[in-house]
Amino acid sequence: MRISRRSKYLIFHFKDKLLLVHLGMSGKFLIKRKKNNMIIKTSFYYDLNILPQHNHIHFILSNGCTLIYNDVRRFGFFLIFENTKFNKIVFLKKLGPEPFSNMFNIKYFEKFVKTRKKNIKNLLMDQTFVSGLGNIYVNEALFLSKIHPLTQCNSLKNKSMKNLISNIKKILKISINRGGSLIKDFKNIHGTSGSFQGLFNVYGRENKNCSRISCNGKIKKISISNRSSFYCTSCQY
DNA sequence: TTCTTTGTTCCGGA
DNA sequence: GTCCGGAACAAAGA
Repeated sequence: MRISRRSKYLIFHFKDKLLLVHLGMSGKFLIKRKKNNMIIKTSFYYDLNILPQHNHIHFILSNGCTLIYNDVRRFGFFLIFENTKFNKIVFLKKLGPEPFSNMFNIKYFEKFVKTRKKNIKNLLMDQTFVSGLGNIYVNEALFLSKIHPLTQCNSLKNKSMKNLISNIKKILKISINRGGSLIKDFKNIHGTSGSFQGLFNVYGRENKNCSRISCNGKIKKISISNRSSFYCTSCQY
């Protein structure tokens, strides 16, 4: 059995089925190991604030281990497909390119944007345009690129688009290298919270000073399509 | 009690 | 028909 990833989905490849898992905002997998029939109380599972009342699914594995799905908010979901042909699953086909792929380039951006009037914030959140970006990373990428979140996407200059593409890749790389972002109950595979959190330039910084040196602006919070958006009133336009 | 958090889906309006 | 944005939904904690 092989496990892969596409966008924000984990894919378990079984012999004649595919299992798609989305962890939502707080879903996590835990492993309980057994040795000589004794449960090994690894620090990972037992010492962290992972509450057993949020264990929802137990997978008993053939090697005696138990794989537990734990999710405080229960926004995660599981989908089973009888078809193992990856490219026949409509659900996956409609996802846009991965942000790190070569397909996600300036040509693609320009072509997609040409006939659309969305604001740039919603465009980046749209998983059919680029798949894998969430609210935090979109906020941060727009800040780095000095783009106001409500800018109409087809009004962006070529240079801005290029800059934005590069900043999206940059912000994701930084975060992944540091073990994920995170808010509140997120835990990475080591059971820790990830340290990208302390690196936010705009997200969650309402009314604070702009973190850009040489900018005296303040961070403002607005709601765009029911999602919090933070931007600097001075350097994002 | 109300608000917030997430990605996705649905629906009305343009 | 297509595009857009807002509302709704899931659950729980503050």
